[in-house]
Amino acid sequence: MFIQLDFETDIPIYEQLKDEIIIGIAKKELKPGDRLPSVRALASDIGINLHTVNKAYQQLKQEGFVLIHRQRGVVINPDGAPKADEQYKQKLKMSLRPTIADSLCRGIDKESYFTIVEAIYEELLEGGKSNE
Amino acid sequence: MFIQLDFETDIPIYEQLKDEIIIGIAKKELKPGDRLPSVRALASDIGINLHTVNKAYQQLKQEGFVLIHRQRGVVINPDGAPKADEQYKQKLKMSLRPTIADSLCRGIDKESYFTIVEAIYEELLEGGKSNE
Amino acid sequence: MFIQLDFETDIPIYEQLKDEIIIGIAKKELKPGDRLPSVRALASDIGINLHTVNKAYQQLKQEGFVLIHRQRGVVINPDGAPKADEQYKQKLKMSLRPTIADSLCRGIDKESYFTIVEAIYEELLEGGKSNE
Amino acid sequence: MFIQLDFETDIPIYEQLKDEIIIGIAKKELKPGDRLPSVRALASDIGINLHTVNKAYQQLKQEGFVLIHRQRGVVINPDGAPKADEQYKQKLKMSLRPTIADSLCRGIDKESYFTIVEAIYEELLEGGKSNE
DNA sequence: GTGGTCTAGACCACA
DNA sequence: GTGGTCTAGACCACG
Repeated sequence: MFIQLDFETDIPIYEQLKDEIIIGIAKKELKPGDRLPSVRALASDIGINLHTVNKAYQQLKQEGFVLIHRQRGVVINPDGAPKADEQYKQKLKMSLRPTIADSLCRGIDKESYFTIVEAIYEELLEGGKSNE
Repeated sequence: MFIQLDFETDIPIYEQLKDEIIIGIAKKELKPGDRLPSVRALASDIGINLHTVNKAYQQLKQEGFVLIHRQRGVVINPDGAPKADEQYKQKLKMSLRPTIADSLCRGIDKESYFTIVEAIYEELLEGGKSNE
Repeated sequence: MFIQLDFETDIPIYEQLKDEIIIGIAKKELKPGDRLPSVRALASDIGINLHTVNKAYQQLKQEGFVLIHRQRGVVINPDGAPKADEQYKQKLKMSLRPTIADSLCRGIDKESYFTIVEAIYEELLEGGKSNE
Repeated sequence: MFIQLDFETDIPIYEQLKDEIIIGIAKKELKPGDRLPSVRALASDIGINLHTVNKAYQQLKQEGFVLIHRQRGVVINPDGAPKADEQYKQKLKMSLRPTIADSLCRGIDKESYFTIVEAIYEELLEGGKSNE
Protein backbone atom coordinates (compact mmCIF):
# COMPACT_ATOMS: atom_id res chain seq x y z
CA MET A 1 0.00 0.00 0.00
CA PHE A 2 1.86 2.98 -1.27
CA ILE A 3 0.50 6.47 -0.95
CA GLN A 4 1.46 8.42 -4.01
CA LEU A 5 0.63 12.12 -3.92
CA ASP A 6 0.98 14.72 -6.62
CA PHE A 7 1.58 18.18 -5.25
CA GLU A 8 1.37 19.83 -8.60
CA THR A 9 -2.12 18.85 -9.53
CA ASP A 10 -5.06 20.93 -8.42
CA ILE A 11 -6.68 18.01 -6.64
CA PRO A 12 -6.46 18.73 -2.92
CA ILE A 13 -4.00 16.56 -1.06
CA TYR A 14 -6.62 15.31 1.36
CA GLU A 15 -8.70 14.18 -1.62
CA GLN A 16 -5.78 12.34 -3.11
CA LEU A 17 -5.16 10.71 0.23
CA LYS A 18 -8.79 9.66 0.51
CA ASP A 19 -8.69 8.31 -3.02
CA GLU A 20 -5.60 6.27 -2.36
CA ILE A 21 -7.14 4.71 0.72
CA ILE A 22 -10.40 3.96 -1.05
CA ILE A 23 -8.47 2.38 -3.90
CA GLY A 24 -6.61 0.34 -1.30
CA ILE A 25 -9.92 -0.87 0.09
CA ALA A 26 -11.28 -1.63 -3.38
CA LYS A 27 -8.14 -3.63 -4.16
CA LYS A 28 -8.57 -5.39 -0.82
CA GLU A 29 -5.10 -4.37 0.15
CA LEU A 30 -6.89 -2.81 3.08
CA LYS A 31 -9.36 -5.23 4.64
CA PRO A 32 -12.24 -4.65 7.05
CA GLY A 33 -10.85 -4.27 10.52
CA ASP A 34 -7.37 -3.26 9.36
CA ARG A 35 -5.82 -0.38 11.22
CA LEU A 36 -4.65 2.72 9.42
CA PRO A 37 -1.56 4.57 10.61
CA SER A 38 -2.16 7.30 13.15
CA VAL A 39 -2.68 10.81 11.89
CA ARG A 40 0.72 11.81 13.15
CA ALA A 41 2.53 8.78 11.78
CA LEU A 42 1.02 9.08 8.35
CA ALA A 43 1.54 12.83 8.19
CA SER A 44 5.20 12.66 9.01
CA ASP A 45 5.55 9.60 6.81
CA ILE A 46 4.25 11.38 3.73
CA GLY A 47 5.57 14.75 4.75
CA ILE A 48 2.31 16.61 4.87
CA ASN A 49 0.35 18.52 7.44
CA LEU A 50 -1.44 16.81 10.34
CA HIS A 51 -4.63 18.65 9.50
CA THR A 52 -4.55 17.32 5.98
CA VAL A 53 -4.41 13.70 7.09
CA ASN A 54 -7.03 14.40 9.68
CA LYS A 55 -9.36 15.92 7.13
CA ALA A 56 -9.03 12.87 4.92
CA TYR A 57 -9.72 10.52 7.83
CA GLN A 58 -12.69 12.54 9.00
CA GLN A 59 -14.24 12.45 5.58
CA LEU A 60 -13.60 8.74 5.21
CA LYS A 61 -15.35 8.27 8.54
CA GLN A 62 -18.17 10.51 7.40
CA GLU A 63 -18.59 8.43 4.27
CA GLY A 64 -18.52 5.19 6.27
CA PHE A 65 -15.25 3.78 5.01
CA VAL A 66 -13.52 3.87 8.38
CA LEU A 67 -14.37 4.00 12.06
CA ILE A 68 -12.44 6.18 14.43
CA HIS A 69 -12.01 4.53 17.82
CA ARG A 70 -10.57 6.42 20.70
CA GLN A 71 -8.28 3.57 21.59
CA ARG A 72 -7.75 1.53 18.49
CA GLY A 73 -7.37 4.51 16.22
CA VAL A 74 -8.63 4.47 12.68
CA VAL A 75 -9.81 1.14 11.34
CA ILE A 76 -11.37 0.08 8.08
CA ASN A 77 -15.09 -0.36 8.65
CA PRO A 78 -15.55 -4.04 9.52
CA ASP A 79 -18.99 -4.02 7.92
CA GLY A 80 -17.62 -2.65 4.67
CA ALA A 81 -18.62 0.63 3.16
CA PRO A 82 -22.31 1.55 3.05
CA LYS A 83 -24.01 0.19 -0.03
CA ALA A 84 -24.83 2.54 -2.86
CA ASP A 85 -28.43 3.71 -2.98
CA GLU A 86 -30.30 5.26 -5.84
CA GLN A 87 -29.20 8.72 -4.81
CA TYR A 88 -25.57 7.67 -4.98
CA LYS A 89 -26.04 6.24 -8.44
CA GLN A 90 -27.74 9.42 -9.52
CA LYS A 91 -24.84 11.52 -8.29
CA LEU A 92 -22.38 9.16 -9.92
CA LYS A 93 -24.19 9.52 -13.20
CA MET A 94 -24.20 13.29 -12.92
CA SER A 95 -20.50 13.38 -12.20
CA LEU A 96 -19.70 11.03 -15.06
CA ARG A 97 -21.70 12.83 -17.71
CA PRO A 98 -19.33 15.75 -18.28
CA THR A 99 -16.23 13.60 -18.64
CA ILE A 100 -17.99 11.22 -20.99
CA ALA A 101 -19.27 14.13 -23.06
CA ASP A 102 -15.75 15.54 -23.15
CA SER A 103 -14.17 12.31 -24.29
CA LEU A 104 -16.95 11.78 -26.81
CA CYS A 105 -16.22 15.16 -28.37
CA ARG A 106 -12.60 14.12 -28.62
CA GLY A 107 -13.42 11.02 -30.56
CA ILE A 108 -13.43 8.39 -27.83
CA ASP A 109 -16.39 6.20 -28.67
CA LYS A 110 -18.25 3.93 -26.30
CA GLU A 111 -16.05 0.95 -27.03
CA SER A 112 -12.82 2.83 -26.35
CA TYR A 113 -14.30 4.20 -23.18
CA PHE A 114 -15.34 0.77 -22.01
CA THR A 115 -11.87 -0.51 -22.76
CA ILE A 116 -10.41 2.07 -20.45
CA VAL A 117 -12.91 1.33 -17.72
CA GLU A 118 -12.29 -2.37 -18.18
CA ALA A 119 -8.58 -1.80 -17.63
CA ILE A 120 -9.30 -0.03 -14.37
CA TYR A 121 -11.49 -2.86 -13.14
CA GLU A 122 -8.78 -5.32 -13.94
CA GLU A 123 -6.24 -3.29 -12.05
CA LEU A 124 -8.55 -3.04 -9.03
CA LEU A 125 -9.75 -6.64 -9.02
CA GLU A 126 -6.57 -8.44 -10.00
CA GLY A 127 -4.22 -6.17 -8.15
CA GLY A 128 -5.51 -7.63 -4.91
CA LYS A 129 -3.56 -10.84 -5.38
CA SER A 130 -0.33 -9.31 -4.20
CA ASN A 131 -1.92 -8.34 -0.93
CA GLU A 132 0.78 -5.84 -0.15
CA MET B 1 -29.86 24.21 -25.28
CA PHE B 2 -30.66 25.01 -21.72
CA ILE B 3 -27.97 25.97 -19.30
CA GLN B 4 -28.78 24.62 -15.90
CA LEU B 5 -26.50 25.70 -13.08
CA ASP B 6 -26.39 24.62 -9.49
CA PHE B 7 -25.27 27.41 -7.22
CA GLU B 8 -25.26 25.16 -4.17
CA THR B 9 -22.63 22.69 -5.26
CA ASP B 10 -18.94 23.38 -4.83
CA ILE B 11 -18.26 22.91 -8.52
CA PRO B 12 -17.29 26.35 -9.81
CA ILE B 13 -19.91 28.02 -11.94
CA TYR B 14 -17.56 28.43 -14.86
CA GLU B 15 -16.86 24.69 -14.74
CA GLN B 16 -20.53 23.86 -14.80
CA LEU B 17 -20.97 26.22 -17.69
CA LYS B 18 -18.10 24.60 -19.56
CA ASP B 19 -19.59 21.18 -18.87
CA GLU B 20 -23.01 22.20 -20.13
CA ILE B 21 -21.55 23.51 -23.34
CA ILE B 22 -19.41 20.43 -23.87
CA ILE B 23 -22.45 18.26 -23.28
CA GLY B 24 -24.30 20.38 -25.80
CA ILE B 25 -21.55 19.74 -28.31
CA ALA B 26 -21.53 16.02 -27.56
CA LYS B 27 -25.29 15.88 -28.04
CA LYS B 28 -24.87 17.81 -31.26
CA GLU B 29 -27.24 20.43 -30.04
CA LEU B 30 -24.32 22.73 -30.67
CA LYS B 31 -22.79 22.10 -34.07
CA PRO B 32 -19.47 23.17 -35.53
CA GLY B 33 -19.71 26.77 -36.61
CA ASP B 34 -22.61 27.60 -34.32
CA ARG B 35 -22.34 30.85 -32.44
CA LEU B 36 -22.50 30.98 -28.67
CA PRO B 37 -24.19 33.92 -26.99
CA SER B 38 -21.97 36.88 -26.18
CA VAL B 39 -20.44 36.89 -22.73
CA ARG B 40 -22.67 39.74 -21.71
CA ALA B 41 -25.82 38.22 -23.10
CA LEU B 42 -25.22 34.84 -21.52
CA ALA B 43 -24.14 36.36 -18.24
CA SER B 44 -27.25 38.46 -17.85
CA ASP B 45 -29.31 35.55 -19.14
CA ILE B 46 -28.08 33.18 -16.46
CA GLY B 47 -27.76 35.91 -13.90
CA ILE B 48 -24.03 35.64 -13.30
CA ASN B 49 -21.09 37.91 -13.84
CA LEU B 50 -19.71 38.35 -17.32
CA HIS B 51 -16.22 37.50 -16.09
CA THR B 52 -17.44 34.10 -15.03
CA VAL B 53 -18.84 33.44 -18.48
CA ASN B 54 -15.67 34.78 -19.99
CA LYS B 55 -13.56 32.41 -17.94
CA ALA B 56 -15.58 29.47 -19.20
CA TYR B 57 -15.27 30.66 -22.80
CA GLN B 58 -11.54 31.24 -22.46
CA GLN B 59 -10.99 27.75 -21.17
CA LEU B 60 -13.16 26.24 -23.89
CA LYS B 61 -11.07 28.16 -26.39
CA GLN B 62 -7.89 26.94 -24.77
CA GLU B 63 -9.12 23.33 -24.94
CA GLY B 64 -10.03 23.73 -28.58
CA PHE B 65 -13.81 23.47 -28.31
CA VAL B 66 -14.50 26.98 -29.49
CA LEU B 67 -12.83 29.72 -31.45
CA ILE B 68 -13.07 33.32 -30.49
CA HIS B 69 -13.61 34.96 -33.78
CA ARG B 70 -12.95 38.63 -34.36
CA GLN B 71 -16.23 39.35 -35.97
CA ARG B 72 -18.51 36.48 -35.21
CA GLY B 73 -17.76 36.26 -31.51
CA VAL B 74 -17.50 32.84 -29.90
CA VAL B 75 -18.05 29.95 -32.27
CA ILE B 76 -18.01 26.18 -31.91
CA ASN B 77 -14.78 24.97 -33.49
CA PRO B 78 -15.67 24.09 -37.08
CA ASP B 79 -13.01 21.38 -37.09
CA GLY B 80 -14.41 19.74 -33.98
CA ALA B 81 -12.52 19.32 -30.76
CA PRO B 82 -8.93 18.07 -30.89
CA LYS B 83 -8.75 14.31 -30.91
CA ALA B 84 -7.77 12.48 -27.76
CA ASP B 85 -4.18 11.29 -27.63
CA GLU B 86 -2.62 8.71 -25.37
CA GLN B 87 -1.90 11.36 -22.76
CA TYR B 88 -5.56 12.29 -22.64
CA LYS B 89 -6.58 8.68 -22.20
CA GLN B 90 -4.05 8.29 -19.45
CA LYS B 91 -5.40 11.29 -17.62
CA LEU B 92 -8.94 10.07 -18.15
CA LYS B 93 -8.01 6.74 -16.65
CA MET B 94 -6.39 8.40 -13.68
CA SER B 95 -9.43 10.54 -13.05
CA LEU B 96 -11.80 7.59 -13.36
CA ARG B 97 -9.97 5.25 -11.03
CA PRO B 98 -11.00 6.87 -7.75
CA THR B 99 -14.69 7.03 -8.60
CA ILE B 100 -14.71 3.46 -9.80
CA ALA B 101 -12.91 2.32 -6.67
CA ASP B 102 -15.42 4.24 -4.60
CA SER B 103 -18.42 2.73 -6.31
CA LEU B 104 -16.84 -0.71 -6.18
CA CYS B 105 -16.49 -0.42 -2.41
CA ARG B 106 -20.15 0.47 -2.25
CA GLY B 107 -21.16 -2.66 -4.05
CA ILE B 108 -21.55 -1.39 -7.60
CA ASP B 109 -20.06 -4.13 -9.72
CA LYS B 110 -18.77 -3.78 -13.22
CA GLU B 111 -22.11 -4.61 -14.79
CA SER B 112 -24.01 -2.00 -12.76
CA TYR B 113 -21.35 0.54 -13.59
CA PHE B 114 -21.55 -0.22 -17.27
CA THR B 115 -25.32 0.11 -17.10
CA ILE B 116 -24.96 3.62 -15.75
CA VAL B 117 -22.40 4.58 -18.35
CA GLU B 118 -24.57 3.04 -21.03
CA ALA B 119 -27.47 5.24 -19.93
CA ILE B 120 -25.30 8.33 -20.26
CA TYR B 121 -24.23 7.38 -23.75
CA GLU B 122 -27.83 6.87 -24.75
CA GLU B 123 -28.73 10.28 -23.41
CA LEU B 124 -25.86 11.89 -25.29
CA LEU B 125 -26.23 10.03 -28.55
CA GLU B 126 -29.99 9.73 -28.81
CA GLY B 127 -30.71 13.15 -27.44
CA GLY B 128 -29.46 14.61 -30.67
CA LYS B 129 -32.58 13.59 -32.55
CA SER B 130 -34.74 16.25 -30.96
CA ASN B 131 -32.31 18.99 -31.86
CA GLU B 132 -32.93 21.23 -28.91
CA MET C 1 0.13 40.20 -54.15
CA PHE C 2 -2.32 38.18 -52.19
CA ILE C 3 -3.79 39.45 -48.96
CA GLN C 4 -4.21 36.56 -46.61
CA LEU C 5 -6.04 37.32 -43.38
CA ASP C 6 -6.63 35.12 -40.37
CA PHE C 7 -9.82 36.00 -38.56
CA GLU C 8 -9.17 33.61 -35.75
CA THR C 9 -5.93 35.02 -34.49
CA ASP C 10 -5.88 37.83 -31.97
CA ILE C 11 -3.87 40.09 -34.22
CA PRO C 12 -6.18 42.89 -35.35
CA ILE C 13 -7.22 42.68 -38.96
CA TYR C 14 -5.91 46.14 -39.76
CA GLU C 15 -2.52 45.05 -38.40
CA GLN C 16 -2.52 41.98 -40.56
CA LEU C 17 -3.42 44.10 -43.52
CA LYS C 18 -0.61 46.54 -42.76
CA ASP C 19 1.79 43.66 -42.38
CA GLU C 20 0.82 42.15 -45.70
CA ILE C 21 1.34 45.43 -47.47
CA ILE C 22 4.67 46.04 -45.81
CA ILE C 23 5.76 42.54 -46.73
CA GLY C 24 4.67 43.31 -50.27
CA ILE C 25 6.86 46.38 -50.26
CA ALA C 26 9.80 44.49 -48.78
CA LYS C 27 9.43 41.82 -51.45
CA LYS C 28 9.26 44.60 -54.03
CA GLU C 29 5.97 43.26 -55.26
CA LEU C 30 4.78 46.75 -54.45
CA LYS C 31 7.14 49.36 -55.85
CA PRO C 32 7.50 53.05 -55.07
CA GLY C 33 4.76 54.93 -56.92
CA ASP C 34 2.49 51.90 -57.24
CA ARG C 35 -1.15 52.56 -56.50
CA LEU C 36 -2.98 50.56 -53.89
CA PRO C 37 -6.63 49.65 -54.38
CA SER C 38 -9.13 52.15 -53.06
CA VAL C 39 -10.42 51.68 -49.56
CA ARG C 40 -13.78 50.60 -50.89
CA ALA C 41 -12.38 48.25 -53.50
CA LEU C 42 -10.03 46.52 -51.11
CA ALA C 43 -12.62 46.28 -48.38
CA SER C 44 -15.21 44.62 -50.57
CA ASP C 45 -12.50 42.52 -52.16
CA ILE C 46 -11.37 41.02 -48.87
CA GLY C 47 -14.80 41.18 -47.32
CA ILE C 48 -13.97 43.39 -44.38
CA ASN C 49 -15.12 46.72 -43.10
CA LEU C 50 -14.24 50.01 -44.81
CA HIS C 51 -13.02 51.44 -41.53
CA THR C 52 -10.61 48.56 -41.11
CA VAL C 53 -8.93 49.15 -44.44
CA ASN C 54 -8.92 52.85 -43.79
CA LYS C 55 -7.24 52.38 -40.44
CA ALA C 56 -4.52 50.29 -42.03
CA TYR C 57 -3.96 52.87 -44.77
CA GLN C 58 -3.89 55.75 -42.30
CA GLN C 59 -1.27 54.04 -40.21
CA LEU C 60 0.81 53.17 -43.24
CA LYS C 61 0.66 56.83 -44.20
CA GLN C 62 1.55 57.82 -40.67
CA GLU C 63 4.58 55.53 -40.77
CA GLY C 64 5.63 56.87 -44.16
CA PHE C 65 5.04 53.81 -46.26
CA VAL C 66 2.36 55.37 -48.41
CA LEU C 67 1.10 58.75 -49.47
CA ILE C 68 -2.57 59.51 -49.69
CA HIS C 69 -3.35 61.81 -52.61
CA ARG C 70 -6.79 63.26 -53.07
CA GLN C 71 -6.83 62.34 -56.70
CA ARG C 72 -4.44 59.50 -57.21
CA GLY C 73 -5.55 57.67 -54.11
CA VAL C 74 -3.08 55.69 -52.05
CA VAL C 75 0.36 55.21 -53.52
CA ILE C 76 3.50 53.59 -52.23
CA ASN C 77 5.85 56.32 -51.11
CA PRO C 78 8.06 57.11 -54.12
CA ASP C 79 10.92 57.99 -51.80
CA GLY C 80 10.71 54.68 -50.02
CA ALA C 81 9.99 54.29 -46.35
CA PRO C 82 11.78 56.56 -43.89
CA LYS C 83 15.11 55.15 -42.85
CA ALA C 84 15.47 53.59 -39.45
CA ASP C 85 17.04 55.79 -36.81
CA GLU C 86 18.58 54.80 -33.52
CA GLN C 87 15.24 55.09 -31.79
CA TYR C 88 13.71 52.64 -34.22
CA LYS C 89 16.50 50.17 -33.64
CA GLN C 90 16.07 50.55 -29.93
CA LYS C 91 12.37 49.81 -30.16
CA LEU C 92 13.06 46.89 -32.44
CA LYS C 93 15.48 45.47 -29.94
CA MET C 94 13.01 45.88 -27.14
CA SER C 95 10.29 44.15 -29.08
CA LEU C 96 12.57 41.29 -30.06
CA ARG C 97 13.93 40.57 -26.62
CA PRO C 98 10.87 38.78 -25.21
CA THR C 99 10.43 36.46 -28.17
CA ILE C 100 14.11 35.60 -28.21
CA ALA C 101 14.05 34.93 -24.49
CA ASP C 102 11.00 32.74 -24.97
CA SER C 103 12.54 30.70 -27.75
CA LEU C 104 15.79 30.44 -25.82
CA CYS C 105 13.94 28.95 -22.85
CA ARG C 106 12.43 26.44 -25.22
CA GLY C 107 15.77 25.27 -26.46
CA ILE C 108 16.17 27.28 -29.64
CA ASP C 109 19.80 28.36 -29.62
CA LYS C 110 21.27 31.25 -31.51
CA GLU C 111 22.09 29.15 -34.56
CA SER C 112 18.57 27.76 -34.87
CA TYR C 113 17.18 31.23 -34.47
CA PHE C 114 19.45 32.61 -37.15
CA THR C 115 18.41 29.79 -39.45
CA ILE C 116 14.80 30.82 -39.08
CA VAL C 117 15.58 34.47 -39.66
CA GLU C 118 17.72 33.55 -42.63
CA ALA C 119 14.78 31.68 -44.15
CA ILE C 120 12.62 34.76 -43.80
CA TYR C 121 15.19 36.95 -45.51
CA GLU C 122 15.40 34.51 -48.35
CA GLU C 123 11.67 34.52 -48.74
CA LEU C 124 11.57 38.30 -48.74
CA LEU C 125 14.57 38.90 -50.99
CA GLU C 126 14.19 36.06 -53.47
CA GLY C 127 10.41 36.11 -53.61
CA GLY C 128 10.60 39.38 -55.48
CA LYS C 129 11.68 37.69 -58.73
CA SER C 130 8.19 36.52 -59.56
CA ASN C 131 6.88 40.06 -59.35
CA GLU C 132 3.35 39.13 -58.39
CA MET D 1 15.45 40.33 -10.82
CA PHE D 2 13.78 43.65 -11.32
CA ILE D 3 10.36 43.91 -12.82
CA GLN D 4 10.16 47.01 -14.95
CA LEU D 5 6.75 47.83 -16.34
CA ASP D 6 5.71 50.51 -18.75
CA PHE D 7 2.21 51.73 -18.05
CA GLU D 8 2.20 53.99 -21.10
CA THR D 9 2.60 51.36 -23.78
CA ASP D 10 -0.36 49.43 -25.13
CA ILE D 11 1.20 46.10 -24.26
CA PRO D 12 -0.96 44.67 -21.48
CA ILE D 13 0.63 44.72 -18.07
CA TYR D 14 0.25 41.00 -17.61
CA GLU D 15 2.10 40.47 -20.88
CA GLN D 16 4.94 42.68 -19.82
CA LEU D 17 5.07 40.82 -16.54
CA LYS D 18 5.17 37.48 -18.35
CA ASP D 19 7.91 38.77 -20.61
CA GLU D 20 10.00 39.98 -17.71
CA ILE D 21 9.74 36.63 -16.00
CA ILE D 22 10.57 34.72 -19.16
CA ILE D 23 13.56 36.98 -19.70
CA GLY D 24 14.56 36.27 -16.12
CA ILE D 25 14.41 32.56 -16.83
CA ALA D 26 16.36 32.94 -20.06
CA LYS D 27 19.02 34.91 -18.22
CA LYS D 28 19.05 32.23 -15.57
CA GLU D 29 18.34 34.81 -12.93
CA LEU D 30 15.36 32.61 -12.23
CA LYS D 31 16.37 28.98 -11.98
CA PRO D 32 14.28 25.82 -12.09
CA GLY D 33 12.69 25.30 -8.70
CA ASP D 34 12.93 28.95 -7.69
CA ARG D 35 9.87 30.43 -6.08
CA LEU D 36 8.15 33.46 -7.49
CA PRO D 37 6.60 35.99 -5.12
CA SER D 38 2.98 35.38 -4.18
CA VAL D 39 0.41 37.10 -6.35
CA ARG D 40 -0.45 39.46 -3.54
CA ALA D 41 3.14 40.25 -2.67
CA LEU D 42 4.15 40.93 -6.25
CA ALA D 43 0.99 42.90 -6.95
CA SER D 44 1.49 45.24 -4.05
CA ASP D 45 5.19 45.36 -4.80
CA ILE D 46 4.65 46.57 -8.35
CA GLY D 47 1.57 48.51 -7.47
CA ILE D 48 -0.89 46.63 -9.64
CA ASN D 49 -3.92 44.51 -9.01
CA LEU D 50 -3.45 40.96 -7.84
CA HIS D 51 -5.68 39.69 -10.62
CA THR D 52 -3.29 41.09 -13.16
CA VAL D 53 -0.40 39.25 -11.58
CA ASN D 54 -2.54 36.16 -11.36
CA LYS D 55 -3.33 36.31 -15.05
CA ALA D 56 0.35 36.45 -15.87
CA TYR D 57 1.08 33.51 -13.56
CA GLN D 58 -1.77 31.48 -14.98
CA GLN D 59 -0.54 31.95 -18.50
CA LEU D 60 3.01 31.11 -17.53
CA LYS D 61 1.66 27.95 -15.95
CA GLN D 62 -0.33 27.17 -19.07
CA GLU D 63 2.77 27.61 -21.21
CA GLY D 64 4.79 25.37 -18.95
CA PHE D 65 7.19 27.92 -17.51
CA VAL D 66 6.00 27.63 -13.95
CA LEU D 67 4.14 25.19 -11.76
CA ILE D 68 1.61 26.29 -9.25
CA HIS D 69 2.46 24.13 -6.33
CA ARG D 70 0.03 23.45 -3.54
CA GLN D 71 2.39 24.28 -0.78
CA ARG D 72 5.24 26.19 -2.30
CA GLY D 73 3.16 28.57 -4.37
CA VAL D 74 4.40 29.48 -7.83
CA VAL D 75 7.65 27.84 -8.83
CA ILE D 76 9.81 27.88 -11.94
CA ASN D 77 9.25 24.57 -13.71
CA PRO D 78 12.03 22.28 -12.45
CA ASP D 79 12.06 20.48 -15.79
CA GLY D 80 12.54 23.67 -17.73
CA ALA D 81 10.12 24.99 -20.29
CA PRO D 82 8.71 22.58 -22.89
CA LYS D 83 10.96 22.27 -25.90
CA ALA D 84 10.02 23.99 -29.11
CA ASP D 85 8.42 21.80 -31.75
CA GLU D 86 8.02 22.45 -35.45
CA GLN D 87 4.71 24.19 -34.82
CA TYR D 88 6.37 26.62 -32.46
CA LYS D 89 9.07 27.40 -34.99
CA GLN D 90 6.44 27.94 -37.62
CA LYS D 91 4.58 30.39 -35.41
CA LEU D 92 7.83 32.11 -34.52
CA LYS D 93 8.63 32.52 -38.16
CA MET D 94 5.19 33.91 -38.88
CA SER D 95 5.49 36.41 -36.07
CA LEU D 96 8.96 37.49 -37.13
CA ARG D 97 8.21 38.05 -40.79
CA PRO D 98 6.33 41.34 -40.44
CA THR D 99 8.93 42.98 -38.22
CA ILE D 100 11.73 41.89 -40.50
CA ALA D 101 9.87 43.15 -43.54
CA ASP D 102 9.29 46.44 -41.76
CA SER D 103 12.91 46.90 -40.80
CA LEU D 104 14.00 45.84 -44.28
CA CYS D 105 11.86 48.58 -45.82
CA ARG D 106 13.52 51.02 -43.50
CA GLY D 107 16.96 50.09 -44.70
CA ILE D 108 18.05 47.64 -42.03
CA ASP D 109 19.78 44.90 -43.95
CA LYS D 110 20.39 41.38 -42.80
CA GLU D 111 23.73 42.21 -41.25
CA SER D 112 22.35 45.10 -39.18
CA TYR D 113 19.48 42.93 -38.08
CA PHE D 114 21.79 40.15 -37.03
CA THR D 115 23.86 42.66 -35.10
CA ILE D 116 20.82 43.65 -33.10
CA VAL D 117 19.81 40.07 -32.45
CA GLU D 118 23.37 39.27 -31.50
CA ALA D 119 23.30 42.03 -28.91
CA ILE D 120 20.16 40.57 -27.38
CA TYR D 121 21.71 37.14 -27.15
CA GLU D 122 24.73 38.60 -25.45
CA GLU D 123 22.57 40.37 -22.94
CA LEU D 124 20.62 37.20 -22.22
CA LEU D 125 23.52 34.79 -22.12
CA GLU D 126 26.17 36.93 -20.48
CA GLY D 127 23.86 38.63 -18.09
CA GLY D 128 23.64 35.42 -16.13
CA LYS D 129 27.10 35.87 -14.69
CA SER D 130 26.04 38.59 -12.32
CA ASN D 131 23.26 36.46 -10.91
CA GLU D 132 21.31 39.42 -9.65
C1' DG E 1 -0.37 32.44 4.61
C1' DT E 2 -1.44 30.70 -0.30
C1' DG E 3 -4.22 30.63 -4.66
C1' DG E 4 -9.26 30.11 -6.53
C1' DT E 5 -13.68 32.03 -7.34
C1' DC E 6 -17.08 35.47 -7.94
C1' DT E 7 -18.84 39.99 -8.18
C1' DA E 8 -19.10 44.85 -9.86
C1' DG E 9 -17.95 48.42 -12.55
C1' DA E 10 -14.77 50.89 -15.54
C1' DC E 11 -12.40 51.94 -19.97
C1' DC E 12 -10.59 50.62 -24.39
C1' DA E 13 -9.78 48.39 -29.01
C1' DC E 14 -11.87 46.31 -32.73
C1' DA E 15 -15.08 45.90 -36.62
C1' DG F 1 -22.07 45.73 -30.68
C1' DT F 2 -18.04 42.45 -29.43
C1' DG F 3 -14.25 40.77 -26.36
C1' DG F 4 -9.88 42.40 -23.66
C1' DT F 5 -7.91 44.63 -19.76
C1' DC F 6 -7.66 46.46 -15.25
C1' DT F 7 -9.24 47.60 -10.79
C1' DA F 8 -11.33 46.70 -6.17
C1' DG F 9 -13.03 44.06 -2.76
C1' DA F 10 -15.17 39.88 -1.02
C1' DC F 11 -15.29 34.99 0.49
C1' DC F 12 -13.57 30.36 0.50
C1' DA F 13 -10.54 26.15 0.32
C1' DC F 14 -6.20 24.48 1.26
C1' DG F 15 -2.29 23.38 4.21
